[in-house]
Amino acid sequence: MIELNEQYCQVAVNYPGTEDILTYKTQGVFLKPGTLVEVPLGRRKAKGVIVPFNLTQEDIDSIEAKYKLKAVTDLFDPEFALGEKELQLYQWMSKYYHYNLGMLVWDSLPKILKRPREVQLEFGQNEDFEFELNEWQKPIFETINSKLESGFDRFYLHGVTGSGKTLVYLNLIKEVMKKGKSVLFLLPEINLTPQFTETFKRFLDCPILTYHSGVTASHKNAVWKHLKKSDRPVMVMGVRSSVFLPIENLGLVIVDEEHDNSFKQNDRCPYNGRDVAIKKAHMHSCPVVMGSATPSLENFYTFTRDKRDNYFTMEQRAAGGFPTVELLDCRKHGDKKRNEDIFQWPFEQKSLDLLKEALDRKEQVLVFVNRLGFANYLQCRACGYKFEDPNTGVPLRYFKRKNILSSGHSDYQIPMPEICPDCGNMNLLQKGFGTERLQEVLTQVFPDKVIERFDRDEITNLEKLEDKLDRFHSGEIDVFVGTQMLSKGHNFKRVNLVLILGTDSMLNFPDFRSMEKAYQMLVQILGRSGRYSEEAKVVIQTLLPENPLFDFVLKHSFSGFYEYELAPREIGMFPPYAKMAGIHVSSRHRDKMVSQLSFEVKRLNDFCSKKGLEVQIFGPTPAMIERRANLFTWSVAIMSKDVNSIHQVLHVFKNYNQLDKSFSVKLDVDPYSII
DNA sequence: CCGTGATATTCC
DNA sequence: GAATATCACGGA
Repeated sequence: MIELNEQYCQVAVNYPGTEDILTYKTQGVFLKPGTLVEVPLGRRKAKGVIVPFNLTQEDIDSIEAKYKLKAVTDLFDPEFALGEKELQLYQWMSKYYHYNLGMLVWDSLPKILKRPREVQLEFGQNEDFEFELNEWQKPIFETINSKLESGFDRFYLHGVTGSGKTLVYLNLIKEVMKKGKSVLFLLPEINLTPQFTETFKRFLDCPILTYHSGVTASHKNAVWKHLKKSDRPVMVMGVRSSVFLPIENLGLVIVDEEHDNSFKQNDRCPYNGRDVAIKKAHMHSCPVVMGSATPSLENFYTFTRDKRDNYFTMEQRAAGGFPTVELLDCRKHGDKKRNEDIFQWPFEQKSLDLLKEALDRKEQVLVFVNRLGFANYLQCRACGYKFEDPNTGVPLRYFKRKNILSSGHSDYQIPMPEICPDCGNMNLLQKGFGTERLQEVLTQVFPDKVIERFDRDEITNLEKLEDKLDRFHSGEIDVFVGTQMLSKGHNFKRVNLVLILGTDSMLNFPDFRSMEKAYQMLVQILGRSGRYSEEAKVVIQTLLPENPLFDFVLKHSFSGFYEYELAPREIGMFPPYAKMAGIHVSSRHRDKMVSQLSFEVKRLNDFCSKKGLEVQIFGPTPAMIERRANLFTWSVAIMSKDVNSIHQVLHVFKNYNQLDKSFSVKLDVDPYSII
């Protein structure tokens, strides 16, 4: 007797339909769940993955009444087939993020190459550690180590920059490896991978597999195949997409810089790599260790309230001290403009004096500003005309080296104009500043010093990153002018002065997370100064010196900011006190879309009151950049204390909304921002 | 009347 | 998402 699952199979197809699992005929053989297949879809072919079969004869009959069932046409290389745990993780994500399973799987798999190039995988040198665990690192290590084999559990290392989180990680990794198990180490972004690759290559005794957008497709294929074949322990190190790697015998997951928003994917399925990693550890019954000097408010809350025993603080640096932080109030200068002020704007005289002193001491200096380019926008002095990106309405930024204007939000760019296109006046006002301007001012003030930029414009790939850092470490470069890119993770030995400009815009940003982001950024920047010295300084130029955020930063208050910031979150019912999701709808027809979306909000509210769900629904409101080209986007925010209610609302919306089919819809569970 | 481009529809 | 069907208009 032939079983039903030998005649039919269920396939998660890589296409954006609402019905994500379709039924196909097999060629008379049972197809194991996780098998990658090609299936006919309409008049073309699509990729898919076999999911566990759960249909009865009646189900088949009713499907066959509607469709003429087609047969699976091809099977892919079984080396890439998904294991049971991999498939389960994808299925969980598909449900949690309300995202099509087939699309998710095929977005996450590497491009399967027919003829991948030969790749040499790296292997650790097994050197002895440089340092022993010190008196505060050791008990933390011992506590976590004693629970390494007790199944799933979560631990948090809240440690200031330079307190030795990496050393604790390394010791834990060694212990896990001794037991013959593998480790997954996640970082928020590719820029941080080189230093960890180097560390792991020196001290571990196993293959070191790196996985991020900077490695070739052949390398990704080789990593995948190695993991499928080998049963020896491996170290897997990479960015969020590494959570999809088929690691057998997983013994530990580490999520470093847990708070970083780069763990959140924005396009396609907007998943959070950190949260998926936790789920993965759960499925593999192994522990997760998260770490940061500036935890996310969610994790701070969870660990300090519910999991104190698993929350470890490291408030001292292993070497060096904390920098003294000074606020420079920029408001005073407005009235009495001197020539030097204009010449050296936007630097305060004091900043430049300190910079000069540091350079005289043969030290290096970092200068931060959170914007690219030379000027933030251009305006005609005569008629007030503002230069805008016609696609988005965003002001155009002036990039001096490229001599162009661009908003950075679309590919629109024009050469720097000589005259106002409206009135023909030649006097164009440049407002605001970015990295290019600061670099130019400093080059004029310190003509014999090497001032370079460290931003997205300059550092476009890993080679450029490593080259810049090498040249800085060797002393060839005196000053780095950089964006947040510079604040993340790098160690600078001879930096004892850091200047911060232009953070005020972050404090005024109208998002529930803006204070948290600003705090994290400032503290991360502080961490770059004085790693190996007792006499370090950080200067923040600001127009808002009385913002309470600065008190916590100035005092190096370890958890003061978090306790302070929890209050407004509780009042506003924001995370961590509530669960959130966003609905984003885009269409060419603004008015039609907005009115239909308003109607959907009404229907969702009706649904909630009928079901007795305590859910708050806000909107629709225009997205921060409402228009991109001729596409308008509006958003709806959903909040509730009850996770399940959020999922019910999303489910109802996804499957039963009456929006025009031409609108594109994106659901964002646990959004990083609601703007 | 057709050709063109924009828009809607369907996929097991 | 991609192939296909349908629509709507301007040109001669």
